[in-house]
Amino acid sequence: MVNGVPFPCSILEQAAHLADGVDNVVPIHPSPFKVACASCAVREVCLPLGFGADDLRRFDPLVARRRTVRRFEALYRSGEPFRALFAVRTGFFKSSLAPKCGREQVTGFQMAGEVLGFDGIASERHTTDAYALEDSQVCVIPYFELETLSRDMPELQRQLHRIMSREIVRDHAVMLLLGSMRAEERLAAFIANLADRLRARGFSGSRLVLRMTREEIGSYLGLKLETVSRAFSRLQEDGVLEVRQRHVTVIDAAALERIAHPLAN
Amino acid sequence: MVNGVPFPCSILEQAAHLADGVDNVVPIHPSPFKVACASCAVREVCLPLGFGADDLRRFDPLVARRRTVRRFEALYRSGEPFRALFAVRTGFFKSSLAPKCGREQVTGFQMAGEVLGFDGIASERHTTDAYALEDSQVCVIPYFELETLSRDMPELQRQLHRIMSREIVRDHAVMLLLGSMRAEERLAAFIANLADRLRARGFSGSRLVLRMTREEIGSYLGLKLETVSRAFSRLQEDGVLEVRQRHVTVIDAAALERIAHPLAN
DNA sequence: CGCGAGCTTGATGCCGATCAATGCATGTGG
DNA sequence: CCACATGCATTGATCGGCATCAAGCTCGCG
Repeated sequence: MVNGVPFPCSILEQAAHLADGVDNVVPIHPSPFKVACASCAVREVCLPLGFGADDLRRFDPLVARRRTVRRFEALYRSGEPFRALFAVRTGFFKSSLAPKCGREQVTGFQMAGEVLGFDGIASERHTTDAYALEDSQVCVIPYFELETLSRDMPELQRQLHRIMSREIVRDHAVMLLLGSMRAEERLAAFIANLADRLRARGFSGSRLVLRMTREEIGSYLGLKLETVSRAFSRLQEDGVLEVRQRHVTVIDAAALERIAHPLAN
Repeated sequence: MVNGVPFPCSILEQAAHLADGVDNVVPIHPSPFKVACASCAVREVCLPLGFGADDLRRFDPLVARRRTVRRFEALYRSGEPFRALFAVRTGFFKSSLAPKCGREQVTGFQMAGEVLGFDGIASERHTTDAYALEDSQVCVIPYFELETLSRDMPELQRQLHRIMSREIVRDHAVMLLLGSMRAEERLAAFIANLADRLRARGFSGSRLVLRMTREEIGSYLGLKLETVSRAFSRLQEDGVLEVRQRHVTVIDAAALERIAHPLAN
C-alpha cells in the first residue's frame, strides 16, 4: 500500500523523524519582518484563527519550523513518541489505525489548515499513523512550548480547546454514519463534507479531485472498495454526481445533502 | 423512552437547568476543612488525577457545586448553551446524538470519574444529549473558570488535555469497531471495556450489572437489539459469558479478549 | 506497446435487519 | 391474590444489503 521506494531525501527525513519527530525541518523567516501565519493562505481556517496582530506575533515563533512530507510518506506512526502537533500547510493526509495483522481503519482525512496529532497527547505516543496522500508541507507545533504559550495567551488556549472539541464532534458524526447509515448515504455524506471543507478554503465545492483511493474511502466509511465504487455509480445514475475516476462533480447539491442527512427530514 | 413523569423535584431541576445548565446545585463543604476531591472515592480516575495536596487545594473550589440527576433525566441536551463540564461522582450516563426524526446514536457511556461535555466547547452549545441511566450525582466544573485556573495550574492544563485526547483515542477505537468488526466481536469488546473500567474503580471485572438496555447497547455498537441479544446468547453458548437479563458474568476472560481483538492475533 | 495499479461490474453467499411471536419480570388495580 | 398491562429480552423465519469472489476495464507510464 504505502510506497517503500525511497525518494532522494526520504531516508534522511525518516531517520531524523524517528529521532524525535520534530527534526528535519527548515527554519522559516528568511527575513525577520515576515510573519509566517499572517501571510499563510489558510490562516483563516487554521489554529491562529481570530488572532489579532499582537497574538499572531507571539504565536508565530512557535511554528517557526516546517516539515515536508512527500506522497506516501509518514508524518508519524503509531507508537512513536509524541512531541508536536502538525498543522497542514499544503497537501493532504490520511490518519489511520493499523492494528497489526488486521485491516487498517482510516480515522480521518486532513487538508490545509487542519491540525493532526491530538491522539498522542494522552499517552505521549502517537496512536495513529499519518500518511501524506500527496506531496505536503506541515507547520510543526512543539507541544510542550504550545502548552507553555497557551498559559499566557487565552486566545490560543481557547482556540486549542475548540479544535480538540471539534475533533470530538467530528468523530461522533462518523460514529453516527458508521452506526446507522447505508452505503450510499455514507458516501454522500463523505462527498458533501469534503465539498464543504474545500469551499471553506476558497476552492470549488462542486468540482473536486479525490486524493484517496476507493479502498481508503471504504476504510473510512466502513465499506469495501467495491461497495464504494457501486455507490458512486448509483449516485451518478441518479444524477447526483458525475464520477470519472477521481474526478467528482456535484450535479445536484440539494439531492446530495438530502441523501447525506436521511435522518434530518 | 425517557420517563416524563415528574419526580418531586424534577420540574424545578429542569427549569433551573434550562436557565443556565449550572444552577440547581448544592454547595458542598459543610465544614471549611473538608476538601471534596481529596475525599472523593473516584479521585484516582478523575480529572485531578495526580494532583499534589497544593494543586488539590486550588482545584477544589472550582468543583464546589454538585448536581443530582435522577434516572432517565437529562444532564444536558443538544442545543443547550455550554457552560460547564461534568464529572460523574456516582451513577451512570449515556451520551447520544439524536438527529431529529432519526434513530439515536449512543456515542458513549460514562461512569464514576469520567468527564462529560467536551463536545460543547467548539460551538459553545452541547451537541449531544446526556441522560442518567440511574440516579446519579455529578460535580459541576464551570468551563470559563476552568480555563482561567488551568492557565495558572500546569498540572490541571495537562490533565485536561490528556482527558480530551483520551476521548479522541476512544472515539477512534469505536470507529474501528463500527467499521470492521462483526456483531459478536463488537459485543465482546464492549463487555471487555466495561469490565476494565469497573476494575479500575475497584469493582469486580467479572460480575457486572448492565445499566443500559439491549437497544442502547445496540445503538452504541451499530447493531439492532435482537442482534445484541443473539450475540449474548452465542457468547453464552460458547462458554465465554453467563448472561441473565442485565447480569453478566465473565466466565472465560481470555476468550473474551481474544474475540474482542480479532485483528491483533 | 504492454504492464500494472486502481476502478468498475457481475454473480453469489452470508451476516445482520426486519417482522413476528413468545417469555419473563415488575407493577397495578380489582 | 390473581388478572392484566407494560417494558424488556429471547428466539425463530425471512429478507436484503453488503462482502466476497471473479472478470474485465481504464489510464498512466516505462
